[in-house]
Amino acid sequence: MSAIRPEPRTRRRTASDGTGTARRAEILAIAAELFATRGFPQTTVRDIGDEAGILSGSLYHHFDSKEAMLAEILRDFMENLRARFAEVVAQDRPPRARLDELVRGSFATIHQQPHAVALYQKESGALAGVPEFRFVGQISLEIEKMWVGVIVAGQQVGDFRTGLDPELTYRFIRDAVWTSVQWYRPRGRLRHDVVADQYLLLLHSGLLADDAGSADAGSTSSANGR
Amino acid sequence: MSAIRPEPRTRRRTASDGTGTARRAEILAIAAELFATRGFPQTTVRDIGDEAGILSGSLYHHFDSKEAMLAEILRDFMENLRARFAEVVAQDRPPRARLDELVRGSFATIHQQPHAVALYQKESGALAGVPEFRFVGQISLEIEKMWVGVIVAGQQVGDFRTGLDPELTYRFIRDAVWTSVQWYRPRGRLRHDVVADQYLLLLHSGLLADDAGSADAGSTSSANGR
DNA sequence: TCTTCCTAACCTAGCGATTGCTTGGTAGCG
DNA sequence: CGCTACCAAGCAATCGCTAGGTTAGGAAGA
Repeated sequence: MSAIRPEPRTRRRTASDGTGTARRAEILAIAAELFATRGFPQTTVRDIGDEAGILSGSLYHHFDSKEAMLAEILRDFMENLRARFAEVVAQDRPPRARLDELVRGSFATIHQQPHAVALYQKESGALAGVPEFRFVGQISLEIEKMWVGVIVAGQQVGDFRTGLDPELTYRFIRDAVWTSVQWYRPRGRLRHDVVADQYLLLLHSGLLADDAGSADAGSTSSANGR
Repeated sequence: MSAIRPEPRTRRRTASDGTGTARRAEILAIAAELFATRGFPQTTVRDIGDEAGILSGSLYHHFDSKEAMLAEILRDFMENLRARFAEVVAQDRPPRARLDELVRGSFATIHQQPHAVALYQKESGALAGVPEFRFVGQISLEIEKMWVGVIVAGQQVGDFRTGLDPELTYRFIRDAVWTSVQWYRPRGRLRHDVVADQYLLLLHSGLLADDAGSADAGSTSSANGR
């Protein structure tokens, strides 16, 4: 079973410098797509093998387990994302510009790696308590802190509206932006930067018309009727 | 003649008027919670049985299959939701007020039946092509039409900003609002109507401060500073 | 009131299929 | 000759589900 493991990982990693890396990455990409579309538990190792053109048992020459494949996919994705965001928040620009960049970077990521994003959304919840996947929650928290930091800074500078809870505002933006991976199609009619533009317009200025020509235009009258 | 089974379903349904209904509903609620938290495929009939205090095989006295349990949960939820929204959009109020009501109704639903909402979000994608679950996509589409209708009406009346794609706006709101079920806790510090207030403020007027010493100042004054 | 009988609700036991994974081999290339 | 990448075959566990039996309680008939 899983008794003692004398570092097989090191040997496998060093051995995968040749063409092995290419094949390995290829299989991993196939697995990522299957995991993302069907879900991790619903994807069998036989599915992955079929798609890769090999038998399911042969997968275990490249990977320790099905779970290890998931971990590798998620780790690559999340560390990449963290680095991307860290670069943005470190910029010497006003918070408003940095938040825009975070949003645009998110849509670009959704465009570039939709499978990894969908996979994260589908499985991160179930992976919350699993020790091998602690990095998921950990990096998520780091990213949240970056975003919330920008939002708070924006409120202090006067860029952003006060009276909004920063954490709640973060969740609002995060959920609206990242859930778009569920319907966004990289080769569809809507380009990712167009979606970003529309979302940023809505996020910046809101849904209500600001011409305020008609009767109940102010922010006071009709909204809280009841 | 015991060879032919004369409509066992009808008999079962009619017979479940007594305490049977209570037990049935109880098991269904247990299943909904398990499906929502672990996911449908990851939940075994033995899990449900354990939680209900019976053996897994005994579940099949109440339900035809595990899938049938899911279908019943989702159908009850979605038809209820459709009715709720239909009532709102039929109101004789300005689009702006109706949209607010749709949003508040959504948060109220999340508060009242978080398991069903989470379940829908987790499984609706995988159920897209399954014949027995066609009603899921169908009702989803009907609901989408209601929301988009209100948004378009709001743009025509002048309530809502033009230059926003209605479908895209709908998805933005929908994803931001409904994904909150992932982190909202019915007994947590944030009440659902408080979240609704914050989200509506953000949705109405946007994130940018409207005092705006600099450029664009849309609606009028102040008033909401902490 | 007593007896009979029916039925909803559950149990016992297990079947066939599918799951992730293992073991021992082999083809082919440098 | 050695090593990478695969195949062939199958094992133990788990899955949804089934068939037939048991029990308790209430309605019905005398």
